[in-house]
Amino acid sequence: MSWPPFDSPCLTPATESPGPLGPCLHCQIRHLAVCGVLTPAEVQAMDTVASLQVLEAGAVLARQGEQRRYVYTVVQGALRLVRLSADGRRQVSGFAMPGDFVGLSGAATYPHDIEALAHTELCRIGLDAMQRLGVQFPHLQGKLLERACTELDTAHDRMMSLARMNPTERMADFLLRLAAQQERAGTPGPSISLPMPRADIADHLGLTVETVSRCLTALRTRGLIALPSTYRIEILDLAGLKALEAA
Amino acid sequence: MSWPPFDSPCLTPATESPGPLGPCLHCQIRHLAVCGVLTPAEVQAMDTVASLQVLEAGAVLARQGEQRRYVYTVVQGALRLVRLSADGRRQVSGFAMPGDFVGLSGAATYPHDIEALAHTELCRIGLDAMQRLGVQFPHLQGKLLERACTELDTAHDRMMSLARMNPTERMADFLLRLAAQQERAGTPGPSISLPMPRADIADHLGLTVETVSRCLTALRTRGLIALPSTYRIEILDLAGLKALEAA
DNA sequence: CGCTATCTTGACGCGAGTCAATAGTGGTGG
DNA sequence: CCACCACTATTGACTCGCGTCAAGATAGCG
Repeated sequence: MSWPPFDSPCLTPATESPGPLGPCLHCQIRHLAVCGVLTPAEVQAMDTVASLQVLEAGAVLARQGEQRRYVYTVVQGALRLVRLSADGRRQVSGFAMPGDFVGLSGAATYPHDIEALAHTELCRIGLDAMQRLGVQFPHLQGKLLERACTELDTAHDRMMSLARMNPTERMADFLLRLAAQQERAGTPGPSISLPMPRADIADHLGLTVETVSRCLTALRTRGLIALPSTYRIEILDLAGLKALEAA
Repeated sequence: MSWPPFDSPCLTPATESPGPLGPCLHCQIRHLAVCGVLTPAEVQAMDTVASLQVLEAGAVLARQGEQRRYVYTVVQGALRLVRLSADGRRQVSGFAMPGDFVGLSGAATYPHDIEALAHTELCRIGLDAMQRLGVQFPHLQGKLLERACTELDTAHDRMMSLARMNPTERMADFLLRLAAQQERAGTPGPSISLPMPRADIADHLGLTVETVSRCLTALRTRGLIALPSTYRIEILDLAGLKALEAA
């Protein structure tokens, strides 16, 4: 469904707390997360079932095929969602950034490994508890549906990208997506961060590490981007990049 | 969310009516559709806002970029969902078969053209009406969420396929998916139907028509399938195909 | 300061796209 | 009913972009 965004009944952006995570009420990223639609009173209900989980870089949160017991909201840091086929081919389904909800799946088991790209803090909720919350707060379920629909849209974008764009175009698309995402999350700025290694970008875009590297240097040579460091990128010619992506 | 399937409160499979579509209560494919979760009484509410729409083969239901006013459930026939990029590259996002819900999107405009592959009958509901129904019947919204989650899962499967599998593997995957789908829909049988032309298969799998043709003949030569007619395929070696797809 | 993992760059080959010709199929009208 | 025509599918020959393999350059870390 279209599900034009529900108005968040809680308009205070939850920035009053200094700490990274108190109880949910003071959560720094609630406005980015699905729980943003809950009233302060409703947030309390969520508080009783949510718990904070901290991961170090490289830590594995879940393995493909394991029983799904929890869903997560990323509070800080970043995750990668990785599929491995029987013969070892690797596909990075996506990256989860602060505010992202991890667990929109219809399967009983995890469809991918979930790994931390850096020090990461998560809000964890039992799957059953989350389902009960969905029944209790229909507008929360509505928000989840809205998220799922948005993710479906971007999934279709990515299919177009994987099926019909060449490596350079895919890189441009990826970088612009990342930039837009960091802008939304309140981290604008000329230079954007690439929290993942080249291999993850490659497996996300259906390329090889070598090709990713070559594409980045190509974009740099053409003056579209700068690479101040390995994990940081600067967009010099936004219009030029967009022209590539749209193709 | 996982959303293990809600139990349909309406267990009568709605096969009592002879006609292809009376009012919703007698709908032949209700058990396949999202409205399968509604009680007979609730179905009446849906009846008042739903209307039957018939398309001839090749008819265009909607164009990419148009305002989204309706959502649809396919009753009979088949649709294709097509994206065209600015420079004419084509991607078939998916095919909608009987029971499928068309309209799980977060965008205000259609993200793709919607075209009939054959004579097709649809159940049409206004977007606003559908949203009201979702609020009125939370279990309907739950079912939509479940659908969206399942579609997300298959979208991720398809990304893996597009990014990491070779043409033959993609064909095998596609054929198996189609076979499974027709089995679910109650059309089993050794021979399955390909309601779409080769060009659509190609644009669905990120290939060219020529490559699709070559892959099909390759699979036939290897004794995995037979091609009794252009729009019909028979799976001769299920295990062999699965071995390819899993790779 | 050196070790290791990651990233970059280069040389080469292959698989899928492109272009082109042939075969099949369905639909229409004589 | 058959002949013709347009469209789609198949097959073949060739090209080229991206993957593969291999060698250096960087960078992060102890």
